[in-house]
Amino acid sequence: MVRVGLTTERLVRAGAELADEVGFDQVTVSALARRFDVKVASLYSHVRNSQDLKTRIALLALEELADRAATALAGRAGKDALAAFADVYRDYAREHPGRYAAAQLRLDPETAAASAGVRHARMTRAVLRGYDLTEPDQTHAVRLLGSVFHGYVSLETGGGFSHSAPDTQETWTRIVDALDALLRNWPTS
Amino acid sequence: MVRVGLTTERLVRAGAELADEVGFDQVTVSALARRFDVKVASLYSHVRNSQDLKTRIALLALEELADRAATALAGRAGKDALAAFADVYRDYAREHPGRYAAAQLRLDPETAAASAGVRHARMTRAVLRGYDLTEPDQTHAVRLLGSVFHGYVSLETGGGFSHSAPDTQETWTRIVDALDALLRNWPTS
DNA sequence: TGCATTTACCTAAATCCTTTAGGCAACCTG
DNA sequence: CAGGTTGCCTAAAGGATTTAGGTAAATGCA
Repeated sequence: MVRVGLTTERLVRAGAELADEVGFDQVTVSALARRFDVKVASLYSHVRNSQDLKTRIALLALEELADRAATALAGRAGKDALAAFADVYRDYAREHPGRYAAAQLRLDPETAAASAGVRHARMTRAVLRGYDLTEPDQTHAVRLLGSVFHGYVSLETGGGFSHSAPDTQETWTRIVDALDALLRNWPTS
Repeated sequence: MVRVGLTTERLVRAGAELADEVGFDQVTVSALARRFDVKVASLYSHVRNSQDLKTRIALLALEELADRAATALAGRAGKDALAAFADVYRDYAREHPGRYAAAQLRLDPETAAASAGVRHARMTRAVLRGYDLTEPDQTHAVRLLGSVFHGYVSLETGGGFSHSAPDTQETWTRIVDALDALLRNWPTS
């Protein structure tokens, strides 16, 4: 019996790679076992079940996304920060479509509260420091930004914009411009 | 042997209901057979396979969404039309979460081109008739609207906004206001 | 160094979902 | 009512998930 050296950590990382290659919903305990050339049952010492594996991949993705956002925001403010933050979403989803899909997994409240999603939410607020918004408008704006970025990225990676001109890079730039204009000139009720 | 009266149509509708009750990814041929109290194999005369079933549910959802949008837009223009169109998304997703998830299923290009998604896209353009936008800005705006509505709705139904005040209805109204302001005052490059 | 414990991986088996093949009984048509 | 057609069946194979229980390797400790 040769030991491969399985750990939860390694399984989750390999699971994330698998997700990027074949899609998040194609990630199964069996596929992962095949990748390590190991029997399926062996994984169940490291991972509770299939759902647990997927949740861990989601948490990894949220971590990575938050890390990238933190890096992108360091030393930037205003529109610069907005654009950099937006690009983090888009680039991550393009480089790691499976992980990005994983990050959308619905987590139960406690898990979500303990995840890097919270950190990410704080950074969205940080982006808005460059604009003159007070509560509750700031919260509305946070939700708008989340909606636009997530919505755009998931439509684009889902092929929603693929058929038509003009190209998506141009649209992306213009959307960021538009959001900047909107935030500088937020309509009051 | 009592015949239940299965047809593709009935299966798809029941599948859509099932999706709303237990989630789109819990829709399986087995679960559907159970619901009709019929053996699994019997469904395969009406539906090619599991993927086919899901695709048909997605197409149904797209039809329904487009129908609602058409009704909502009739006799409305400008901000009125924008708000009504936005509400179609949100209401549909709330009333039929499983179907809404189905509508996000990635379709192959030909299927997508033949779907009601095309009709829906045309209606998004119709909403913009109330604003003074020419190509390519109109396309950018179409993509922005799609992103915001889809993004917001999927974050909200995914529980993304659930923890915090202010309430989501207020945010939704303010986002529609903000989009209206933005479209009336679209920044030119 | 030798033994005990823990850890990593195994076999085996139950359950469930998907899909195909082939068959019979119920319905529709003429 | 004889004919074909259709709706549902049984049977069976392949795969994924999960648990229980076992053995060999690594590790801790005397």
